[in-house]
Amino acid sequence: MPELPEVEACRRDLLRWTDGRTITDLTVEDPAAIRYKLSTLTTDILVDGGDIVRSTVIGTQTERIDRHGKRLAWRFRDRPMGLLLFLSMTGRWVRRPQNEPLSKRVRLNFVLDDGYAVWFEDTRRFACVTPVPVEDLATALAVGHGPDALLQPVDAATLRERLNTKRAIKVALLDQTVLAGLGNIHAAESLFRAKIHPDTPANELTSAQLQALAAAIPVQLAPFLEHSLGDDPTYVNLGGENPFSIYQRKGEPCPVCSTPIERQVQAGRSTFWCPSCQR
DNA sequence: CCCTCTGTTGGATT
DNA sequence: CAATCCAACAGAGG
Repeated sequence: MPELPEVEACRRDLLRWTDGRTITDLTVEDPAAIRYKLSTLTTDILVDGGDIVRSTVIGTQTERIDRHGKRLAWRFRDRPMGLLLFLSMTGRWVRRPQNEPLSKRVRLNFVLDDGYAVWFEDTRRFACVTPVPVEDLATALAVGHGPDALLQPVDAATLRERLNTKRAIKVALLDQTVLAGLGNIHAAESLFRAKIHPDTPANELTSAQLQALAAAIPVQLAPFLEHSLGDDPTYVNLGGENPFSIYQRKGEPCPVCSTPIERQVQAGRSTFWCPSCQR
């Protein structure tokens, strides 16, 4: 599901569900969910990954969970290995009573000592879990990534340095090496807030535009951090009205100026924008 | 029922 | 660089 806010919600959920609990068992329902590096490629499936993950988590407790961009690093008390988590499009973590039959989307089933289990579910099977030695975990968490969009907010000058490319700004914002955490929705919504046309070459943004964008990103993300304290990742944007200003609103009036919202495809992904507000 | 299109991700290829 | 395809699956629409 994730962009940065959903991954942060996942982090908090996992902490809350496992804090002080011992993991008594782990069943691997889909060995392909365990990869030797965070990747959507099935060629990265880790042989014997199930054994490694089981020995990493069974009999211990959560020590800490860190996030960088859309990745999580899960550490366990007195264990030499930790787990990197990547949700891709459809990965999600939920809490269920132990006696509840597994859904067909369950890839990993963490059994706790409180009568509950934590399931790693993933329909499309692009998500994965990667065991990593704890001494390498912090590096692996952020490798190939720019600053976290929320934990290390960038100013206009930093943005200018990192956006030194002719690529369209919308496409550049999806590049995690530029800035970590934005995805297709919040990249477009941030540009709408900053009144920047998604086709603008990134290195042609004016200082005023860079400043507006740097300010818009945290403002865009922050409200979506709120989530319920239940057993499901009930994110702000699940179940109900479309909470976005422009996303999936082609043809609808812009909330600011009533001009119909447009849609185009950039780098294989939908971009929505207001042709009047964003120039 | 079938077919096509779409998709909150990221990597490889052309 | 940029566009395209790919991984594997579900849901919507024609």
